[in-house]
Amino acid sequence: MKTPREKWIEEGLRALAAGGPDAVRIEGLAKRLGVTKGGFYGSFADRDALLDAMLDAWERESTDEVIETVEAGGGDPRDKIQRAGVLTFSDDRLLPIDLAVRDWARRDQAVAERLRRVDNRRMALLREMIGSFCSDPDEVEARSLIAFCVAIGEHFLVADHGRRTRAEVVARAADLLLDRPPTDRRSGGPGAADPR
Amino acid sequence: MKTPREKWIEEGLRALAAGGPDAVRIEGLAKRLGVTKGGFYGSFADRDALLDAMLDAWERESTDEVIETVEAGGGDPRDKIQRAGVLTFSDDRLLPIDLAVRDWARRDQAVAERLRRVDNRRMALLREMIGSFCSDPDEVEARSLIAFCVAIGEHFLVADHGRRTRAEVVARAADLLLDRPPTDRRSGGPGAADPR
DNA sequence: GCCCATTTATACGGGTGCGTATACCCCAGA
DNA sequence: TCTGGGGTATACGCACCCGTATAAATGGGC
Repeated sequence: MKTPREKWIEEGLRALAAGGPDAVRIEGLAKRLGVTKGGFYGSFADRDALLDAMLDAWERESTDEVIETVEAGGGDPRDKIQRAGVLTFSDDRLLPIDLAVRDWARRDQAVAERLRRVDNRRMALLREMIGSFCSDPDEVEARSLIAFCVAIGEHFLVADHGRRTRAEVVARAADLLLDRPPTDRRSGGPGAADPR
Repeated sequence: MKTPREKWIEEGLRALAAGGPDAVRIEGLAKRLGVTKGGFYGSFADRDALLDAMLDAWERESTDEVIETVEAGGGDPRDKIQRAGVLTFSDDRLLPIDLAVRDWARRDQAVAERLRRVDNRRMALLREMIGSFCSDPDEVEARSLIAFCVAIGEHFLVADHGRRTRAEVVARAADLLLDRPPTDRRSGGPGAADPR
């Protein structure tokens, strides 16, 4: 069974994903949880304590847990990164939280520091993968940044692509980044950064 | 002299850039403007009308005005895009608004439609520039998406790059995207997507 | 100097949200 | 069975904010 504390955090992350930090309202969470806010202050000192605990949970879940799962699976670097990318950027639960945290970090230094830790670990994974086929360290860094920016930025762009779907364009972008020949999208070949 | 309506919009955009749409509070703007909210409802029906007017102003400023300025200057496609990029993504005023609108658009369909119009015009510029040296249309689309994602995503990433600065890595990424030899950063050669 | 429209200040009602205080309920353990 | 504590409900004070009503002021046109 879940402790009440965990339930508040879980519901808080849901609210964060849906509406940003301002949408994390104690009374609103209480309503969704089917309780009143009375018990909240038994588990948390105040609203800030909840936000902090939410970030703790998110940070843990999107670094240690993901990396554990990824490492446990074995395979070559490309496989691992792909699995990490899928776990992080295709997860219906984690992705919206990630995007919300990013915007939040632009306005809150403490959040930015947490995000820095998370992003640094992800960049390390990208460097490892891209370094496996590219020898110039400056280029590795540039390609890693590009890959990361596409994985994130894709969700902040709203442009159309004519007859192409977004997924097709992203798949082609991944081919370019990874120095692969163009993937035939219809045969179901996997994209890399975001293979949905 | 500025009309009161314009002053509300201007201050509203400042608040939006600093704290997102939830931070646009009529009474807060009034305090910053040195007035009370009394007069607000002479210029606007309600808070939503202000948000709408803010988006109108932003949309106009970041498409028509930018494109006017860019076209007026002449030069080859590359020059034009670079100027458009500078105007949009290096502007201390427009950039934070742009990022705030992007996050907003994830939660509000009407905002997303406006952003779609803006992004489509920007993508058209990118296609034009990249098409000037790349013939495969699929690749043009992919490279344009990548360039756009880097220009935006850069500001949502918080990773470090060891001894390199973010600007250096972005410059190298621009070289890769535009099929240029590596720019010597110390000689002041301009990057393309974001040459700060 | 006077008039009208625009802009402004003040005051109010209603709603929401935070944090505290207090009492109730239920259940594990002595 | 008694008891203590975790979890809960209810009620309160306070602050913020929206939108309205009403009155005051301000300034351009005549």
